[in-house]
Amino acid sequence: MARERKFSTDELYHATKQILLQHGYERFNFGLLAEQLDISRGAIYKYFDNREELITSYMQYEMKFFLKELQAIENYQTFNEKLTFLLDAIFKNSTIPQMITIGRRIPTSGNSKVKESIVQLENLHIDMYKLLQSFIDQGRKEAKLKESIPDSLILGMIFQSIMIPNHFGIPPIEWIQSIKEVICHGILNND
Amino acid sequence: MARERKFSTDELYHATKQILLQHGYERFNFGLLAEQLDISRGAIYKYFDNREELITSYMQYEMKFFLKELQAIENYQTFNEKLTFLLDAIFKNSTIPQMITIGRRIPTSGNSKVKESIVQLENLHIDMYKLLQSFIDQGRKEAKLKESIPDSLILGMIFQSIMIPNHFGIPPIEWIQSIKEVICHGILNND
DNA sequence: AACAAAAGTAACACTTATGTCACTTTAGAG
DNA sequence: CTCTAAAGTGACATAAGTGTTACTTTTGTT
Repeated sequence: MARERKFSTDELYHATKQILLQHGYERFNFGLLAEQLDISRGAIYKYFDNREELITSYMQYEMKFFLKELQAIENYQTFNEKLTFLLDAIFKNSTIPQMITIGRRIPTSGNSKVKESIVQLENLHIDMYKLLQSFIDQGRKEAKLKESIPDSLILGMIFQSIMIPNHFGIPPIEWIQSIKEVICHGILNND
Repeated sequence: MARERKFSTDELYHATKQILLQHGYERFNFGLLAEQLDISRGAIYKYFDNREELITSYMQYEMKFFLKELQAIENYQTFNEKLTFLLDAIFKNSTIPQMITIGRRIPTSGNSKVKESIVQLENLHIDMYKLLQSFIDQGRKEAKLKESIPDSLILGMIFQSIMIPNHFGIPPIEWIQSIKEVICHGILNND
């Protein structure tokens, strides 16, 4: 009953991601996106009213995907196994922390549709936090984690460490292994 | 021999910083800056040809100030004292890591004046790196630092940890103390 | 007082992005 | 084959930022 679409939502989200990573949030615009997808700018407005709505929708999509992957943390029993899994998962999705930082820059617009979308995105963040909170709780229960370190710092360390620029191109396996070591036991020798 | 200036370069840099922190690099514009300083937009062009030139100049200014403060690291003898000093210094200037990240987003423009300014800024980064390198070298010499952890990760950890958002408003003294603990000895108990 | 020179202004032309709308294209239902 | 509705287009008015320039204001010097 209708004409065939020239681009799927997945393709649109993929292009959105590329542009966000290359140009950053503020320089993202529908012209760039249309060009990337080889369609007219107007076509995008058939699906999204504006930039904020598109980007928050995309972030929800990305976040849901990541959350689904994170769920698998429950397949692991011990705290140590879970920690290793978590770091690997974040590394595999290393754009996620970047996206979260970009997400923080979206202005809480007057548009109510966008507001709604931001609320939903925040809910996904909370879901993620809950998932990770139970991981932390386990670490506390098993007395693996130092009591003095706040939960938010533990999670912050894990998420933020992924964004440390690897200027000297250390091989990823080495790099992530070192990050794991620092997060678990610090940079100092203990003798 | 000339009319009195309505704004000093320091005031201009201060306003620049505020706007960069509030609105981010991409939304920084001369209109906003002029409004903040209660002058006309055109006046700024008497001193800076464009946004990139102003921002790179400002970053040089900020970086020089920070470097000067960092020099004091040489007043401390032991590696541990130096580490404490370094973390405190970065915390006191917690906008510096943010500014460095913003700096990375400045497009390597065609304008040769801007290129020159970016080169100078990079040189300041190198100066900072050298200063910190000798600190790392001392840690290695004293066998304080784990051999397996790359230099760039140690510095990256220190710089990046400052940018972990303190969502739950943990008191700064506690927060920084915890960061120190994690960087030095990790999040895990060692028993 | 007349001037030179720097500081500041305001208007202009230009560029880039936005959101809308009347229009065309296309594929399936009847 | 024809009609319909969704998909897509291109032009338009609007908005915001850029960089330039002719102009005015101010101040110290002669």
